[in-house]
Amino acid sequence: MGIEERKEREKKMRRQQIMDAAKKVFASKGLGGATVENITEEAELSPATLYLYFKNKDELFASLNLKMLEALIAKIESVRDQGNLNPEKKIKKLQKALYEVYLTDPLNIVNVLRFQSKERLRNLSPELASQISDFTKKYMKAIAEIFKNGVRDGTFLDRHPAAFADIVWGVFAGLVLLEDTKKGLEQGKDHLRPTLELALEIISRGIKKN
Amino acid sequence: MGIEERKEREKKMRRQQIMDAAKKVFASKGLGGATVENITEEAELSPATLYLYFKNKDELFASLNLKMLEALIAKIESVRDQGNLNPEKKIKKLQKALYEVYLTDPLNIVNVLRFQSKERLRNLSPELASQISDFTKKYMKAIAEIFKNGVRDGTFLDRHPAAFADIVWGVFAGLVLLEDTKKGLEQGKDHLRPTLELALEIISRGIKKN
Amino acid sequence: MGIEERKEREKKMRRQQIMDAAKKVFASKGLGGATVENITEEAELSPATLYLYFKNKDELFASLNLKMLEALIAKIESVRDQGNLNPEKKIKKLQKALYEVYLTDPLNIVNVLRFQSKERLRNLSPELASQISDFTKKYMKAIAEIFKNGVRDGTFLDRHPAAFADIVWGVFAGLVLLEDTKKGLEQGKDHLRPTLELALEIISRGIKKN
Amino acid sequence: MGIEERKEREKKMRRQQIMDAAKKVFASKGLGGATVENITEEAELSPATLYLYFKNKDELFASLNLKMLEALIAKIESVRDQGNLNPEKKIKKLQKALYEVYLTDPLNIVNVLRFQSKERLRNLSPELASQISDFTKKYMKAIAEIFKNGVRDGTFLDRHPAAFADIVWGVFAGLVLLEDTKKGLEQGKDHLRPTLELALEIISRGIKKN
DNA sequence: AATGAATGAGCATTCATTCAT
DNA sequence: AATGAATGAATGCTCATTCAT
Repeated sequence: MGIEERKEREKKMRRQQIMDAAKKVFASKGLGGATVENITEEAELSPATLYLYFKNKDELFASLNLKMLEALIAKIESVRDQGNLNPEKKIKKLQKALYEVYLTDPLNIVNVLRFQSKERLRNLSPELASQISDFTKKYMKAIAEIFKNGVRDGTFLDRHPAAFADIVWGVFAGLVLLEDTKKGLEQGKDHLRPTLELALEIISRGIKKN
Repeated sequence: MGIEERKEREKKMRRQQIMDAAKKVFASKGLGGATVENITEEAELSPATLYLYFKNKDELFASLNLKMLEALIAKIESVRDQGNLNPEKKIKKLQKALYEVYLTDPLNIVNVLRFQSKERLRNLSPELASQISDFTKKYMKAIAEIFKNGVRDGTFLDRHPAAFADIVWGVFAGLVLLEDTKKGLEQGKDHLRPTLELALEIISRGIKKN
Repeated sequence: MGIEERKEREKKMRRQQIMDAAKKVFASKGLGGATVENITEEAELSPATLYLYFKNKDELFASLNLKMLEALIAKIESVRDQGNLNPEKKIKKLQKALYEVYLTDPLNIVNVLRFQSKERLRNLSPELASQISDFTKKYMKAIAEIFKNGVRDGTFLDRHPAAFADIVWGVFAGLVLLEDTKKGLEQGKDHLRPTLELALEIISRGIKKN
Repeated sequence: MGIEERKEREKKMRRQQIMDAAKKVFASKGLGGATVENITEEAELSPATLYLYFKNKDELFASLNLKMLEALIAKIESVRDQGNLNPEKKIKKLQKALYEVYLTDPLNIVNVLRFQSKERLRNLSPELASQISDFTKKYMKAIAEIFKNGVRDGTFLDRHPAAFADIVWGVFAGLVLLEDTKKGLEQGKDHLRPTLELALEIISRGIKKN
C-alpha cells in the first residue's frame, strides 16, 4: 500500500510539474502563443506525456485557472468569515484580498480573466466546465455574502448582494485588464493598487444608505 | 469626376462589406476561431481580395475595434459636452452611453475588450497601434473630463479625475466580460443593464464628498 | 500614316520602358524574387498593362535575355569580322568582348546564365524559345568562326571549332557564376577580369599545335 | 544499446529517404518547381514529417548540395594526394574525377551549380551557409593544390594556383550548364565528356611554360 | 509511465494573371 | 490603350494530438 501511495504522490507531482511549466510559459507567451511543445520543453518532458495528465491543452489551461480560483475562494471566504468586523472593514479586507490574489501571479491573472469566455468554456469537458462554474459561483457567492449583513441590517442599500458582488468583481477584473492594456499601449507603472483602493472606497461609501 | 467619386464610394463599400462580414464571423467564432476564409466566404469574396483592403487578419480586426472606439468616443464626448447638466446627471448619462455602446454589438464588444491586450497590440503595425492608443487615451480622457467639474467645485472627492475614469471604465469592461463568462457557464438573461445602472449609481453616491 | 508610325513608336517605347524596369528589378531581386507588381511599379504602370506587351513574366524575362544576346552577338561578330588579325589577337579581342558584355550589366548576366535552363526554356512560347535558340546558336557559331581560320591553316589543334567555342563560352559563363557564388559566400573584390584574361591566355596557348 | 543504435540508424535512414525523394523531385522539377508536398509524397510521408528532419525546404536542398560537395571533395582530394604522378597526369585525373561527379547525378549537379547563388545562399541558416562556404573553399583549394607542384617546379606558368583552380572549375561548371541549356533548346546527345576532355587538354597544354 | 516519431488538418498569405470598364 | 479590382490556385509551414514501442 505504501507503493500505491507513493505512485499517487508521484503522479500528483508530475501533474504539478507540468502545471508549473505551463504557468511560466502562458505567462510569458499568452495562451495563444504558447505551444504544447513549449510547455513540455519547459517541464523537461515529451509532448506525449502531457496528454497522460491532461486531456488537452485547454484543460491544462483550465486546471491552472482552477488553482487560481481555489486560492481566490480561500482568500475571499476567509474575509467573509471574519465575523467580528463591521461591513466597511470587510470591504477594505476584500479589497486587500483581491489585490493579493493579483500579486500572486499578475501575468496569469490576466490570462484567466481574458479567456474565461463563452467561446473557450464550451470546449472544455463537461466536468471541468462544471467545476469552473462551481468555483466561479462560489467566489461570487462569497463576495455577495460579505455584503449580506450590511444589506440585512439596513446599513447598505437594499439591493441584492449578488449585484454588489458582480460590481466588485467587475471593477477588479476591469481594472486588471485595463492595467494590461495600458502596458500594451506603453505607459509603465503599476496603477492598479491605488485605483483598486479608491474604487472600493467609493463603492463602500456609495453603498451605504445615506 | 462623378466616376471617380463612384469608384471611391465603391471602394469604401467593399471595405465595409468585408468589415461587416468580419464582424459577424468574429462575433460568432472569436478572433482565434475565425479564419480568413470564413470571413471572405461570408463576404462572398476570395481570400486574396481581403488583402487588397487590409494588410492582414490582425489589422482587419483592429480596424473593427477602431470603428467601435470611434463610436464610443463620439458617445462619451457628447455626454461630456452637455454643459448644463449637474455632475450626477452626467454620470447617469454616461452610464446610458456605455450601455448603448454595448447594445450596438454586444458580441464584438467582448472581443474588443478581451483582445486589447499587450500581447496582441504588439503585433499590429505601429500606425494602427498608435491609432488605437490614441483612441483609448481619448475616451479615457473624455470620461475623466466628465468628472472634472465635480472635482473642481468640491462636489466630488478630491482625487484625480483620471482615476475615476479608470474605475468607471473598469466596471463597465469588467461587467461586460462577466456577462460573457456567465453566458458561457449557463444561460442567464441579460443582467448587464441593471447591474451597470446600480454600479454607476453607487459610484455616483460614493464619489460625493459627503 | 504619320499617326500609325507614332503609335508604333509609342508601343515600342512602352515595351522598352517595361523592359528597363524589369532589368532593374530582376537585377536587384533576382528572377524568383521579383514580382510582376514590383516591375510594373518600377515602370509606373499597372500589372495588367504588362500583359499587353508581354505574354507573361517568363517571356518578359526572355525578351530581356534576347536583348543581351543581341548585344553579345554584335560584339562577337565584330571580333570575328576583323579580318586582318591573326588568330591569337582575335582570341584576345574575344576575351575583351566577353568582359565588356559582362560589364554592361553584371547582375543580369548572372540571371541570364543561371536561368537559361531546360526547365525554364520549356515554359516559353515556341517562337520565343526558337528565337533564343537561334540567338544562342548564332553567338556560339560566331565564336566558333573565330577559331575556324586557325584550325584550317593548321595553327590550332585539329578539332571542331564548335568545341573550342563551347569551351570558351563555358569558362566565361562558369567564371561569371563563380564570381557570383563567391560574392554570396562573402569574399569581395572582382576577380573576374584577371581570371578571364588568364583563362583565355591559357586557352590561346593550349590550342596551338605546338 | 542495440536499441539506441537501431533508432539512430532508422533516423538516419528516414533522413536519407527524404533526401532521396528530394533528389528525384528536384531533378525533375528544379528547385523552384518542386513543392514540399511533391517531395513528401515521393517519400511517402506527410509534409509535417519533413520538418522534423529539415528546418525548411531551402535547408533540405542545401543538404543535398552538401552531400554532393562532399563526394566532390573526396574525389578531388584523392587526385591531389596521388603523389607519384606528374602534373599533366594529375590534370587528366582531375578531368576524369569531375566527369565522374557529373555522372553521379547529372540533373542535380545542374541544380547545385545554378542555385549556389548570392541570392539563395543568403536565405540559409548561418551554419549551413558557412558549411557550404567551407566545402566550396575546400574543393577549390584542393584543385589549386593539384597545380601547386607544377607551378613550384617551374613546369607551369608562374601564376597563383588558385587562379588555375578557378579556371578549371569554371569550365567544368560552364560546360555542365551549357549542356543543360542545349538540352533545353533541342535534344542533343551528351557532348560534355569529349568537350571537357578537350578543355582540360588545352588547359594542360596552355599552362605549361613553353 | 514515458516518449520519439508521425501526421491530419489547417491557415495565413502570395502572386501571376484576367477582365470589365 | 490602360487599369483597378478581383481571384484561383498554390504553398510553405505549424501544431495539437496520437500511438507503437
